[in-house]
Amino acid sequence: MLNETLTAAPRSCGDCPIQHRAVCARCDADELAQLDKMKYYRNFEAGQTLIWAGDRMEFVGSVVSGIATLTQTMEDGRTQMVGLLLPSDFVGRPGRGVAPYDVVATTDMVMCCFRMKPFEAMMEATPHISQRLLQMTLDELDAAREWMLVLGRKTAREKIASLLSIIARRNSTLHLEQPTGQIVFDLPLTRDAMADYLGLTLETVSRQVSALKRDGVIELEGKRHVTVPDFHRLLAEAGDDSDGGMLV
Amino acid sequence: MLNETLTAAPRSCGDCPIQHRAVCARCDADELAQLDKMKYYRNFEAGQTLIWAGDRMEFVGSVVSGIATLTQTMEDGRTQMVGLLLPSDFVGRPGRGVAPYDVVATTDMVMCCFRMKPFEAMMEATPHISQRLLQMTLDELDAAREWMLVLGRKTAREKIASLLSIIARRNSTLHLEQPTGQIVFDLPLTRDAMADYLGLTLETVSRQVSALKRDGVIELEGKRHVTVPDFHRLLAEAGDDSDGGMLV
DNA sequence: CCCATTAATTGATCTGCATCAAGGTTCACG
DNA sequence: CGTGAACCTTGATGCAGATCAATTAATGGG
Repeated sequence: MLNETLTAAPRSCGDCPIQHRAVCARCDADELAQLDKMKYYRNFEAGQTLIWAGDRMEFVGSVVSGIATLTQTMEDGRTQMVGLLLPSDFVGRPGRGVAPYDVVATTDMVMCCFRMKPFEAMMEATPHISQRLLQMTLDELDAAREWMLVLGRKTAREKIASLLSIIARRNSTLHLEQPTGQIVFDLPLTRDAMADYLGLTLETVSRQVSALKRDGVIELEGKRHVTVPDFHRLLAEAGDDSDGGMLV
Repeated sequence: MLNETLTAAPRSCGDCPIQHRAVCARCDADELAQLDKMKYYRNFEAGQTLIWAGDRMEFVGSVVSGIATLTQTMEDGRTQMVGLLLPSDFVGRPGRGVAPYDVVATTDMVMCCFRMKPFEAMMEATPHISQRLLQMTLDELDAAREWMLVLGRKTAREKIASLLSIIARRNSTLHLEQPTGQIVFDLPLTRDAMADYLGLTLETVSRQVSALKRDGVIELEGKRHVTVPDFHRLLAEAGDDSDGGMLV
């Protein structure tokens, strides 16, 4: 399956590739029209920082296409990724003035942005939006808790396998398939970003990726293109429950 | 300050110690009356498991008094705490049939439980509840992300200092004070639970607590009673920003 | 009051990952 | 085509924290 990434903003909400999964998913035509008045599209280039931690937040919004990361930094420079934002994910928090994390584009991106004030006002008035946002936030909280187990208790090899299976899973749910048997995808992250995600160094990431390749758990073509011949094997390497009970 | 824990259910919502912070915080008298019909109080003893991962969820609810933990377990027995539930925190997810984590009481507890079905129905109809729950969930997500930094990037000593400062902070916000200068509190967790929280072993926890005591960062009376002579020193040990910018 | 049980401390040793260091690949651009 | 920059891999070594093991408080029940 080819990666026909959307590089331009959709013409209207009806054309929007994330219309069924974004914050606006439960909105009716009327509500979409209201949102339309406070929204604007923005493009970002790979590597660009959308928002700096500590900055005043000017908008909230949805990732339409592309990928971004949420990262926390300590004074001495140590960093930890705390969120991976894929299409349909929501950025920003209504009612918060200052961004707590850096948001960085790892690929070219399109965002659907809403001006803060009117969006907040609409949230008060329109249950559909806060209800949908609640669902999405609860899902994110689940993901964060899964991630905490990975960070706190898994070995480097298990961490890598976990990350790969998460990406594989997200990719296939995006394409509405069950992840079984052989899976193929492109890594959206550099080794360095993977290390940031998993609380490792990039050297360890590189070594463990090589080890998984050597052991036949994955196949690599170039540095980014991954083939997983047996998804259950990968899950087992991740230390996850053998019968891959889908949570999402 | 003494720990006058509530050991019995409040007589009515007006007496409820968490009325201003719980899911129901924004509800008016009418809505409280509605909630009253679907709620019941339950007591749990220290050590008791409220909910087993994989079990059918029968209720959602609020912690009225006492403390519980949310824990994830791997097949081989490794465990990671993924949530620490204090008074006013919400347990369970509307619309979810099966519990994803173990919920265990670490002290005697009182919970204000709502039957699932009617609560879900009310959430659909009453924006106040889902709006409040959204706020609370966003706060929890922030806490989870802070926690991810701790798990992924901090040293054992920093982890312990971080946990102590989190508890100190929560304790003092509960008593509506600014955490400054000297702070005194009781640890609500065993060394083992602390290890589970921080992704360490209990031996390492014990050693690092002793080290912080030896270095005068904390004073101990017994195993649980902690005095922090200088809160900023503790924050510095935690690797946190020196000017303790309050997020909560 | 004593004994059993659970929680915590402390020590000795081992190991997984970090750290330091040196190439190797890929790709854009002059 | 050659050069630099970004990214990745691999090797050698060191150390923080895990593991294994023994001892010492606390706690509660008969």
